[in-house]
Amino acid sequence: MGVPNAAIELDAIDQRMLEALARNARISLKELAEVAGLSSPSAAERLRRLEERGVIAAFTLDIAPEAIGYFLQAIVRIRPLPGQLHVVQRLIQETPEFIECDKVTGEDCFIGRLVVRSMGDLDGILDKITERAETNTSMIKATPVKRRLPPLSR
Amino acid sequence: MGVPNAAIELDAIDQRMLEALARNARISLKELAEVAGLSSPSAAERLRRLEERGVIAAFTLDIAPEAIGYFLQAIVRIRPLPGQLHVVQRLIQETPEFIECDKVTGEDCFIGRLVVRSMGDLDGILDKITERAETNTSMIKATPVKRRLPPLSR
DNA sequence: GTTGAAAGACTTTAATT
DNA sequence: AATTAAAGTCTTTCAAC
Repeated sequence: MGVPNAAIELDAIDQRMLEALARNARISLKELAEVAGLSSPSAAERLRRLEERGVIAAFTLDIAPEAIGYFLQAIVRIRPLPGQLHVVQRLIQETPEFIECDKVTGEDCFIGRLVVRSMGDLDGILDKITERAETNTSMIKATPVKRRLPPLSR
Repeated sequence: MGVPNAAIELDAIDQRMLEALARNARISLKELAEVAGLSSPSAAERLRRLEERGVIAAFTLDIAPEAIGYFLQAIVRIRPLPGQLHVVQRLIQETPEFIECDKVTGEDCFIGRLVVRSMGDLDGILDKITERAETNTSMIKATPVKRRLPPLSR
């Protein structure tokens, strides 16, 4: 079921390939092979195995939210009222401005990230949630660490 | 200075292309053209312009942290002690287990996400931060919303 | 698990609408 | 902005180590 219950070891070549793909997932196999110090067929085979072993979850796209009008981002902590957990979870999932949400231990139950075009839009979204949960909202002012890979070796 | 201060409009073709790339950033131009209902050269030109206009920030890689031994993820809220803001920010940036960190309004100053192999590792990382900040840690139990694109049309 | 060589597939250019 | 056709480049297969 999914990922085996033991850490996969990545050698130096795997690490270089993953770092190159994290910088640009659309780089050609030829470039990837150069980075890795391998021939193209070997690089293709390595890549196939990294996917097969479940190390690579996805090749994906980062868009710039502000380029398409989402000038504000917020992190919202959400503590559903008794009996409202599932309804709140569904509400979050069905609100497309939530671009990420985790279920966590502790006082808060959910911690979500959302993008909005205006404070008015944020207010509208939070009003709906506040009917069924306590919320605590922090506006994002800066991002000192942009999404990055975890350490690939111990 | 990066992105223009006005929202770029995305037509239906741009939207289909971005959705396809979010599902698989390594899809070929040929497939992308099929999704978009265009010829390959047109799809290539559209893609070039989406990058040029700053809508596409990056093509990137999602790895599965648990596949390489990071079985635990946490969200940590961090409130530096007076005078310690910059030191704390640097500490976070230099701790590679922090795979993401935002600077926010409100009581907390930073909200970070980190991956660890064990509770012992988490304890070691938090001990260092706790010398200079109050922290509040929530372990991630589930992820009801995996990173996804914001709405691409209004 | 890797390589080099060849066949096949994709991408890019350029002329055109 | 889009298309087709052709040239160029990359990817994949396969025999060999």
